[in-house]
Amino acid sequence: MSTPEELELADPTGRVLRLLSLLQTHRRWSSDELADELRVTARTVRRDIDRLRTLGYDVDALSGPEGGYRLAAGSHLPPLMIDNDEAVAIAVGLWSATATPLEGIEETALRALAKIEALLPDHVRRRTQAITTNMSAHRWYGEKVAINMESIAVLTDTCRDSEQLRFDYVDKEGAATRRLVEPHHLVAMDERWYLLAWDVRRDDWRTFRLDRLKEPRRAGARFERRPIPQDDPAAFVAEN
Amino acid sequence: MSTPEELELADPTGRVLRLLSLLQTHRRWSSDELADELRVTARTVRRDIDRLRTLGYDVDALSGPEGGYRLAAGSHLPPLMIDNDEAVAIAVGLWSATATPLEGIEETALRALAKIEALLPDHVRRRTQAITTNMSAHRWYGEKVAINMESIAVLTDTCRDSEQLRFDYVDKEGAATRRLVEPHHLVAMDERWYLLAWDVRRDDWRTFRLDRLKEPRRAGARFERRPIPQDDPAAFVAEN
DNA sequence: GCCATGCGGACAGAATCTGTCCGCAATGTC
DNA sequence: GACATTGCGGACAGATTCTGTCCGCATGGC
Repeated sequence: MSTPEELELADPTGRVLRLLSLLQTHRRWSSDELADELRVTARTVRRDIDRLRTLGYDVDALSGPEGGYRLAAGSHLPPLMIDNDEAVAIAVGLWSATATPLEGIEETALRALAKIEALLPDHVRRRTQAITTNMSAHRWYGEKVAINMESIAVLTDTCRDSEQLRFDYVDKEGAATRRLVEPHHLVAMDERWYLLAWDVRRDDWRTFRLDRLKEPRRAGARFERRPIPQDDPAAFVAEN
Repeated sequence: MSTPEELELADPTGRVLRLLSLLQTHRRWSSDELADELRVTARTVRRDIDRLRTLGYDVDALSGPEGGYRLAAGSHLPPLMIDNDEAVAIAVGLWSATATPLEGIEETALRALAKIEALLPDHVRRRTQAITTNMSAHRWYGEKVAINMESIAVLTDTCRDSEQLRFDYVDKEGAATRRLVEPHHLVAMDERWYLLAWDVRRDDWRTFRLDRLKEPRRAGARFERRPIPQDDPAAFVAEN
């Protein structure tokens, strides 16, 4: 947000924002240059860079002459070249995600959409905004069962890394059990979400409803992927 | 809510960025909601809002019930990071959009997702990729009815602009009619999509299934928006 | 009038921020 | 290999800020 005019803000908040926008130019800045620009010492610049990194921005640093700081590729957010159809897909996708049984998804999806919209050229943004303001996705099932997004992250990460997973599970009869599984795939079917996994103790495939699964955590051990029954996770889940 | 790991930022810098990101959704937030979200008191929220204003952001505030804060339209934002939860929402949203009854949505949504992924920092991209490669969205009712994305664009655009719309429609009995309507809202309900509109010739509200609607085109004339029956498009559509 | 909301002053203790000084590490040049 | 330039980060102390609390006021809808 440049704050081209004043350096009114002596506090870190404004300075870090300003630092971000300096880095945005994508040239290399030495800490001295930045220090000069921001009216603080180089030490403080290093601390601010550190703040940005803590906040998730990927700041490149190089030693030596010709060194300095730069936003890593991927952090510098060029305007997205998104065509009309893609804009529709994004708006529809994120909008209907709000009708998905994930805890806190409404706000989160809207926030994500807003951030993406900010990168779109005007005419495309008008398109996505037309969709989000004139469309509603309707949930036909009861209350939202809480599946927390962090859980999704753990589940998909362990699938990706072929890493065993532990969790507590409450089955149809209401019995609570502790499971150790080899997670293979997630399936979203209608309003329910399932995990398809090999149950280590039962030595067989099982499907688990995500809303009955508590506190998934990585178990550490790696496993060998097995061929999925029928070669089709969805089909297997459908038959239970 | 959100990622637990962001409790790391107790200092104003991160909090203000996060506040911006919350306000970016363009909904109204009361100071209590914000206070709750940011884990500080309402007084501090006021101070943070004040900081934003000092930094040049135009934050709207309204007193009274229904009051709260909102980012004024047109404030342009610095590139905000997409956090882990938002990454999950994006991946899940676009991925499950592929199970939506839109013609050509699969490739389009995946293309859009790829473009967005290209902008994400590595650790976040790993997250979205884990989701898309280890999850599938499945709709088991019927074949996909073709609704083309261009139609969605025309429909939402005319809703936005309060512009009359023409199309050919095939009703339940299979009778083909030509319609002239004032489009008000789109509703996605289960696997079907509907347009809620005022039918000019029949002088009453009607809902139209998008997959039975052919060649929608702008009719040119503007119209006055009418209050939507029951104040709730989804409810009206549900009763047909 | 009543309620929910925003606004902002005052204050004190806790937390932080900054500049300074230092030695180390990495990278490119001579 | 020496040297220069740049980034990294610990330690410290004093200055600054930040936060929560408490308060009364203003505004807008019912």
